[in-house]
Amino acid sequence: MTLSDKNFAFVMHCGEMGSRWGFNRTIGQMCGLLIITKEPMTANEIAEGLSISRGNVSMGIKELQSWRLIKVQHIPGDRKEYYAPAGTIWDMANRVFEERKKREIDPTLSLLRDNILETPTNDDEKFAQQQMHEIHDLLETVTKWSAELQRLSPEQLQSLMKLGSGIGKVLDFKDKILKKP
Amino acid sequence: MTLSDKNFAFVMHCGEMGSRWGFNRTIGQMCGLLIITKEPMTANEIAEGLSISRGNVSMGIKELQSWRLIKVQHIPGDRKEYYAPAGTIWDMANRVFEERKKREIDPTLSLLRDNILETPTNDDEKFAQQQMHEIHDLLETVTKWSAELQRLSPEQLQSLMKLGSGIGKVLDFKDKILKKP
DNA sequence: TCTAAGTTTCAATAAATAATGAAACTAATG
DNA sequence: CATTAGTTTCATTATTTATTGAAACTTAGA
Repeated sequence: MTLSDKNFAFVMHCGEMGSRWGFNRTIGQMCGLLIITKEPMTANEIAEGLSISRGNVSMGIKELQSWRLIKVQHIPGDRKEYYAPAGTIWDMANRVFEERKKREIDPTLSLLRDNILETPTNDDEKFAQQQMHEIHDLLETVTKWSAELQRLSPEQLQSLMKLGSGIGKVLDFKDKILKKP
Repeated sequence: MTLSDKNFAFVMHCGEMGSRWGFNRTIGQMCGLLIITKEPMTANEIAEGLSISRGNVSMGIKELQSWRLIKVQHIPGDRKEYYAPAGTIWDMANRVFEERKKREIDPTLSLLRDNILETPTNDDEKFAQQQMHEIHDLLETVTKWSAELQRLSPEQLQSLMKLGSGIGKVLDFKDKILKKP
C-alpha cells in the first residue's frame, strides 16, 4: 500500500499542521492518512505507510481514540484491529473543537470562577479581578455558544452556515421584532 | 513590584496554558502579567516579576507584538519602553482568534485548493480528493464566518452573543419568512 | 493449557523547543 | 562625538517532547 505523490503530500502537510491542531506530527499524519484512505487500516499498515515505529503508532492510536477521532473495526476471521475515521469530516471537526475547548478554555474558566468569588484585599487585586472578570465573561459566552452550536441539528447548522453575511440582517430583524411589544 | 498570591497564581496559570493558546510558557506568563497590571511595565520589571532573563523578555515582547497583543508606551522624560495590552480583553481574544486562524487554517486551505484543481489519476486519488473537498468546504465556511464576525459591530456581536439558545428560534423564524414568497 | 499473532508499555535515546547571558547594537544626552 | 542607559541578538545550554524497540502483556485458536 503506497501513497501517490499528491496523497503523500497531504499526509505530510497534516503532520506539519499536527502540533498547531493540538496533537503532534505523527498523530497529524496518522489522522490525515486514515482520512484519505478508503479502507480501514491496521496498525502495521499505518507504521509502514508513515515509516514510523509500531510502538509510536500504538500510542498515536490511543491519543486519536481519546479525541474520539478514530474507531476500531474487525474483519471476520481476522484477528487484527482495523482503524478508520470515527465519522464524517464534520463530525471530526466538531470533536477537535470540543476537545480543544476542554483543554484550552475549561481549566482557565474554572480558575477564574474561583478567583471571582474571593474579595480583593488591595487595589492591585481589585484591578486584576476586574480584568479576570472580563476574561471570565468572554469565556463563558464562548462556552455557551459552543454548547448551543452542538445542540443545533445538522440542518440548522447548515442553514446558519449558509447565512454568512446575512447574520447582520437577521440580527437587525430580530431586534425589530423584539422591540415591537 | 511584587504580585499578590492570587495574582501570581493567575500569571502562572497563563504560563501553563500558554502553549495551548498558541505561544509558550513564558509568553503566556508575560501576557497574563501585563493584563492584570494596571500600569504599563518595562522589560526589566517583567523579567524581574517573572524571574526570567532579560533576553527572554525581549523575545517574548517581539512575539506578543507580532500577535498585536501588546503596545509600547513612552513616558515623557523616561528613556525606557513601557508595555501594555493593546486593547480590551475582547480585542485581544479577537487577535488571538484571527492569528490562530492564519496559522491553523489558512495553510491547509491553500493546499486543499491546489489539490482540488487537479484531476485524480486513480481510484485512491479520487477518494482522497473527495475527502479533501469536504475538508476544504468546511474550512471555507469557517473562514467566511470568522470574517463575518469580524465585520459585525461590537453591539451586533453583543446581541448575537446574548442570543444564546435563541439561535435556533431565530433560524426557524428566518426560514419561515424566506419561504413565504 | 500452550502457542503464536497481535498489541501495549516504558526505559532509553533522539529531536525539537525554550532560556540564558554576554556581546553587539541603538540612540538620547551632555 | 563620547558616554551610557536601554534593547536586541544569537551561540550555548537546559528543558521538554517525541520516538524507538525490546520486553511484557493479551487473547484466539489448536
